[in-house]
Amino acid sequence: MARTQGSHSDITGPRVREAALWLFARQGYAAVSMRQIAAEVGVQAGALYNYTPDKQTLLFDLMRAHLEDLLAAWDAAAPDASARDTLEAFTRFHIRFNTSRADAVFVSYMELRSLEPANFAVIEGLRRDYETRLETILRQGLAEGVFAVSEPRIAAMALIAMLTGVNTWFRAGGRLSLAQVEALYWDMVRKAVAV
Amino acid sequence: MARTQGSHSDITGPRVREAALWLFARQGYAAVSMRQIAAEVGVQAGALYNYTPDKQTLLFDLMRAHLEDLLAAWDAAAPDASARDTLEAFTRFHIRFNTSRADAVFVSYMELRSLEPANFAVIEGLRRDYETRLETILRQGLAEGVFAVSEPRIAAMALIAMLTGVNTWFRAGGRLSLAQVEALYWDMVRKAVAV
DNA sequence: GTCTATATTACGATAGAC
DNA sequence: GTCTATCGTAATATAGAC
Repeated sequence: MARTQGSHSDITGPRVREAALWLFARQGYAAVSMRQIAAEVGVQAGALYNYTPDKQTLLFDLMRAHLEDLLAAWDAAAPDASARDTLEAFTRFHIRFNTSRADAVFVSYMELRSLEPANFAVIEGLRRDYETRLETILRQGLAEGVFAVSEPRIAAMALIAMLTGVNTWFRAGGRLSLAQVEALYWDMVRKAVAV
Repeated sequence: MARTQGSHSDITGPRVREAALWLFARQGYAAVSMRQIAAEVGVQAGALYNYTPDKQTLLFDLMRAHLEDLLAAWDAAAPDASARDTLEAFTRFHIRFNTSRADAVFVSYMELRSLEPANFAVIEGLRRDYETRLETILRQGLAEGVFAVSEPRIAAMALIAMLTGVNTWFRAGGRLSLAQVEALYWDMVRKAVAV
């Protein structure tokens, strides 16, 4: 069945979000205009309002989708294993997932201050959920007696900050492969929490 | 000698930079208007142009001053000691300095993308200089045989990312004192690079 | 050095034709 | 669903009086 002439909603919607994510990552939410997003997609500015009620909701939806994807991907990948093996899996998962979605990671961290209070609370909650996943692994290792960290929550935030830092310098096709980067960081993580 | 009536340049200049830093940290460079900065200082927008040629230069000057301060402060504080002791000094210095200037740290990292190319190159050079300070300490420890890191440059970036992450959660007057936070992070840094 | 006033440009969002 | 046109607002930066 041919669609109505001029109807592209099922393809234009994703392209709007894609263009917005790309532009927000490079220029920042406040510096990007709806006209720029529209130009990137190849429509006029007014047409964007068929896909989002406003600019703020467009940002919020991008950030929420990213963090929900992150949590779902880890929950699907997390092994049922010892704390040591689970921490290695988390380390490698975090690096792989975040380097494969650099724009979404960047926007979800840098644009927290661009969110209205109600939206900020939702995003902040998802971020805390992810931190708690790692904190739980560290507490498991403490119980097993294989880790030594005096403040699991703070250690979790410190490790996540270190791992997310990969995105500031890693480029696919560079001197180091992703597997090598994972090994380098796992070595530091492993030792940092060691007894 | 009384100054000319209405002349406050020696005090207004610093207040403009102070207000701009505060607003840029909270709302982002692109989201802050010159009118807002002027209102914060208590002057009209036009008066700001006695202190900066334009908004971009105001941002650039703030970032450059912060990074030059950071480098000068470390160079003045760095001990002439073993790699292990110098790394501990660096860890504690970085946490103390960065938590005491949270707005400048935040702006200098988040607004890199708001800089024009020529300004970006200057700031990026200063940032690399700082990373090299830590990289040099790590190489010294490798030569002494007291550290084990296979990629000193990457380890330096990883450690700086971890340490700077303190700023995302630390608040003076909270449950942990700065000395306790320094000790927590030094424990992780020490182990992460250990043989 | 600061003010008022303004030139110029751009913004987010909406209305209504097709 | 997309377009053209536009409303109402706000931006950076400058000119000239005091």
